[in-house]
Amino acid sequence: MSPTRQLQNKLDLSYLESTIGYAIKRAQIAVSRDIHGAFDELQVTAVQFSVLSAVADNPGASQAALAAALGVERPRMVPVIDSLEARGVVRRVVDPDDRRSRRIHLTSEGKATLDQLMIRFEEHERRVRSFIGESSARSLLSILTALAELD
Amino acid sequence: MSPTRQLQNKLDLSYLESTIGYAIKRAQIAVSRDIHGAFDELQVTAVQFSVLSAVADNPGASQAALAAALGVERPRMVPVIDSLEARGVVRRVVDPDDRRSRRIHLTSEGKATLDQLMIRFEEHERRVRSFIGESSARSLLSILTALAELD
DNA sequence: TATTGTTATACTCTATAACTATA
DNA sequence: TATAGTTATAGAGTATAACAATA
Repeated sequence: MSPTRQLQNKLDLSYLESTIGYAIKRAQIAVSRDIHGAFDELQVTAVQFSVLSAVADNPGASQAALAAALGVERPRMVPVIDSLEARGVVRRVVDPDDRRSRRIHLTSEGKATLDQLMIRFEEHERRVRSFIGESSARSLLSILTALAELD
Repeated sequence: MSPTRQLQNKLDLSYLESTIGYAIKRAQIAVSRDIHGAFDELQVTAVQFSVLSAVADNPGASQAALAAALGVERPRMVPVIDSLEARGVVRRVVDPDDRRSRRIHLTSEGKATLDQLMIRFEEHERRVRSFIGESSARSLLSILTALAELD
């Protein structure tokens, strides 16, 4: 193979690999794949899990508050809650003080489902942390949290 | 407001925020938004930039090799190269030794475009690195690169 | 048989605009 | 008028299957 013409399969990506943007995208895909693997037996997506977890910690949160907190658009919340409600894990409750608003609550089945999901998710989290080492994991979380505030 | 019912807008997401999965997703969105902002004047997406950069470093790489290296599906590569070719920044050249294969080359206009993009991208990279600090940036890149290898 | 580029399909996500019902 | 939930739509990304040309 010639050194100037690229005839081989393996490409030189050393420039892209030296950038934060490429590295974070690649790592995010790997982590996301691991989460999917942890949840797919229970047929739950990462977004559904984040809603269940947020509702568990904030019972009665409105759809708008959940959307704003989780960083998804309000319209996107509708089918997500629809599927969770169809599955019987959350309930929409019309707020008597503001009948435009639906407050979201976990059902007892939802609590049981979340317990199962938490077991899988904690396994995933331990897998990630032991893969990179606990000290790196703590650094990573701290730097990522700062980076998320980039304007 | 009651302490048990969630009537306010700001939710407690302390659990999700303590996880690598949530933090990396949030940070990736912030970085991606910054890259988009850097490129949108030139009407180029992050994927288009990654292809141009990979072709610059690997002239004559095939579509299949680019797809494999950049971690996108082969069919996804077709419209990406289509738009870059329609724009006149890359050329598809049928390989005379294997006429199934199209080797991708930057045009001279493509080289000029990539030069402009590199200026913007380097500004973005400096912005990210100075936002978190150069020492954190080096740690971050190293940990993310390791994490991307998670099975 | 296997592979490259391609087409087609379906599903998800993202982003907007606009509607309804309420306030 | 403004907001919550919803509907609708369009664009982008992801994942597969399959086909034609070629190996």
